[in-house]
Amino acid sequence: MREKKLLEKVYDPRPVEARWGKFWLEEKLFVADANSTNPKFSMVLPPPNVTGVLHMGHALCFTLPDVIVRWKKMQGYNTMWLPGTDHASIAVHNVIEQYLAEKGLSREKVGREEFLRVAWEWKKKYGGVITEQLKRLGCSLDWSRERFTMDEGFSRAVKYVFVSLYREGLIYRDYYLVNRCPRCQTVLSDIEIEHKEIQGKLWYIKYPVPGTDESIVVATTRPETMLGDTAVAVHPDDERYFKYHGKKVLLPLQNRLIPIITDERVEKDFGTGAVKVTPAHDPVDFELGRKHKLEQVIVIDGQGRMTEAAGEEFKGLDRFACRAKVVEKLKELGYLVKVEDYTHAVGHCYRCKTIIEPHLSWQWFVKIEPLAREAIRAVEEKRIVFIPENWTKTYFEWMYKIHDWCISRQLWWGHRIPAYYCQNCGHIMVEMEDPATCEKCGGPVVQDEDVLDTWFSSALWPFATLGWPEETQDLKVFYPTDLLATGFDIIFFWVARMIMMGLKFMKDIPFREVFINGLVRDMKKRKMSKSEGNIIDPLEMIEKYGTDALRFTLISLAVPGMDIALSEERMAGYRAFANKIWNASRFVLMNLAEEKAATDPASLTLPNRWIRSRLTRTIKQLDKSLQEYKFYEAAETIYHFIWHEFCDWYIEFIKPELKAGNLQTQTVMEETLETILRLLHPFMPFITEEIWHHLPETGRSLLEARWPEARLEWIDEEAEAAMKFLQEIISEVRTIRAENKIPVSEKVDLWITGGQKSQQLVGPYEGAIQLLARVSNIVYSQDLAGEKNLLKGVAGTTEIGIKVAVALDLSQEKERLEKELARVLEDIKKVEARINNPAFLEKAPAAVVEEHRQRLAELQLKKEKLKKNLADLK
RNA sequence: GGGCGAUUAACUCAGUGGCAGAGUGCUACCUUCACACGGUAGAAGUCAGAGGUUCAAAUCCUCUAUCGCCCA
Repeated sequence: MREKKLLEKVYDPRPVEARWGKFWLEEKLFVADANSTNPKFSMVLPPPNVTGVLHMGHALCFTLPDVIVRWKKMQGYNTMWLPGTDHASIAVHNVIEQYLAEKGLSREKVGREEFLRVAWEWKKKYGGVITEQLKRLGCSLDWSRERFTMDEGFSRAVKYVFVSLYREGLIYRDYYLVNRCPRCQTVLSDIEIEHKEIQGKLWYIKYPVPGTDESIVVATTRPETMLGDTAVAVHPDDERYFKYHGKKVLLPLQNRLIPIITDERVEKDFGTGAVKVTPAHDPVDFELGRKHKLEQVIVIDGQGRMTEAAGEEFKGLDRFACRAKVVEKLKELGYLVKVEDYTHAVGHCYRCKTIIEPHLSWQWFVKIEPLAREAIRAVEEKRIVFIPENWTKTYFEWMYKIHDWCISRQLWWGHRIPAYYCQNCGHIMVEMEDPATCEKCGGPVVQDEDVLDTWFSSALWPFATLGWPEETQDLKVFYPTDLLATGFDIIFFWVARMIMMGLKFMKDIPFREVFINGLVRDMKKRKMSKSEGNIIDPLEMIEKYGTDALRFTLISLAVPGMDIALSEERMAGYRAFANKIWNASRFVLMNLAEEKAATDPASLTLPNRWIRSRLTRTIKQLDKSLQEYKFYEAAETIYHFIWHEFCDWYIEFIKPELKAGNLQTQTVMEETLETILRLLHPFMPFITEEIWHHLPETGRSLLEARWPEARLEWIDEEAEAAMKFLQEIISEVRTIRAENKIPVSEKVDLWITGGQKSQQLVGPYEGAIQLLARVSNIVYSQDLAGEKNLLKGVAGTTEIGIKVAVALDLSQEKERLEKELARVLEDIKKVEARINNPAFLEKAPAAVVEEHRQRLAELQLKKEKLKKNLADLK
């Protein structure tokens, strides 16, 4: 006799999740074997920032691939999903600076070495927060392979990449106008700038032409930059300014003469058609300045303060304070012509939202075009595919107009640029190992102060995590990875760059498929943000509803290409689902056979044949949905099967058989539940693992059980049709009861027409029908003629009737029948309209025509019966 | 300005040319021996609007409106 382990009445996720979460890790069930001979399935996790705390975006982005990984693992793949964290240069920098500030210190005061010591200490202490939170989601990550973008091996890989790209001429240093965040005090790359519409002003300023009483009026959104103007530009074809070509104007407040230049890039329609040119503080002006060899006067420094060059009156002022003062001064001196409201896009720092300042300085760049070319090709040739595939277009759009990538950052936390400058001769050396002296003159060298853009290192994530540049076994086995799941917001930042670097250094794509998940929003489709106060915290949801419910909610809302509107209600719904499974399992366990019996397909009863057939279809559908990454569809499929087929019909239907001690039924019931647990495991790993261990004869972990294969021989059309007939009878009786307000306590007799044929089908399941429809006697007859006091209905095409002992208000019944008749007539009209159309008969496929004919016949039959029943009532 | 997407039940969303669906919510009834985190039944739709293609359109095409997002 087998041991029976019964379940509590209500499912409590907390202890279950704690227990199995720990168990999976202790048993190393997520650890991949690089020497396995099984086919591999590998992925890398988008490394969250070390500073991060788990939010709903993570929860979604990590849950979806976990479904795939568990599914693959159960299919026998050697799965490897590599986790880790990203050093997040700016974010950590901000945290440490704040920490220092609280102690009255600053990074300048403590110095680089001490700063880094504090940062590492902080990382050790708090860097693991998100890692621990991740574990609560139940993700099957191989923690034995966990990496950090600044660990030793990784840093070496970064340095190696920098040195090789430099030697190949793909990394260069340039004095260039870049975006700088005055608050973060570092430059940023183009894509780290967020353009936002701002209600600004357009100031019209008069620049006098010396020797005349005329002047040229220029329009600007940034009057403070006029202090650094080195020219005024007009379009060469603009007749208004012909007479000024070759002349000079006097720059107000600075009393400098600056040239009037002509250039096609000037828009005649903007403002007055004449623009001021500030090469050191505007990207377009910078280009103009280079072309026309203009002087670059820097009037704003890296912190957004006015420089010496801005003049005695303005130096030291903040750029916005200076703007006010310049405007005031211009007005006072009569140079301000007018001010207009003007809306324009202004760049903001993506991290701290400060307005970006264009900043002229020496920086390091990646020459991107040769790398991008290969990366474009890989996607064009479909060696890498995006899912949903319309993201391909976004990818191409960006790649076609990509700019060189500024990779140096004026920060300390990160990978320090391995470039060394000779103090004597100025020679630059880029080396893997610190050089002692200059290779040319033997003079002393100093290393570049800057670190690299964090994305420069994360671009190497898929291979540097596997040990590259060493030729490790992991690298051989697991690269390229099979799937990358991430959000669309980092396609440019990360995905594209991983493709470039993978192709460059591994000579192969980093992943075959890129699954782009939507953004998690609140119920009103707003982004979740702290300032809006609309954040739904995944950890809080886990506490309230359980991890499985959270996971299932996210999965069932994950329609590819769509953002997710998350609501707590939904989560409560899936907690109920978990409880439903729990109780269905509870029922199964209570009714388990002493020993399993052999199941003989020939002697199985209808509900057993039916549930196996439905189960098989469910497995087929699940595989299809998961293959296509239609998570919502997979979730719906398994949800519907468990709740509305297994629980609502199968369990209810077999109750009489269980009471009679049908061993085969007990066995099919147990096996079906066991299969359900396997199917549901990737979606709800905790509860399934827990229930599974309550079943007799199981193994170490459900994760090691095989994913069920669809047994096509179990598909049984006949059983499905027969079962449908029984379901229709039961539903019809229930409907008649409800509509006529016949109390549950009132037993009724049931007439079923169709004579022997019906009796043959229904006979063996009278017990179930009596139970489910609350019927006492069942009578089979050819038709209902001559039977009085029957409430009549139709199950499929078979007429049925019920007889009640008590007197009834027949007006209810009449109303019900009339309503149904109206509906049928409506349908008949629709189908007839089609079938009477000769064009339809001629052009529609035969099968469709036949289908319509049959439907019409059924409807007409139903109509006749309803009419007759109505007449009988009168 | 360029691009992408959305508009289907009260809400959130499925639905790639052939009977308009699901979950939640709502209404009524039910503490029936797995489950009230439950059961049964029911109501609920101008598939954004206008044209077109087709025997047949929520679905394909064109235009319009509204709302998002990305890039300039």
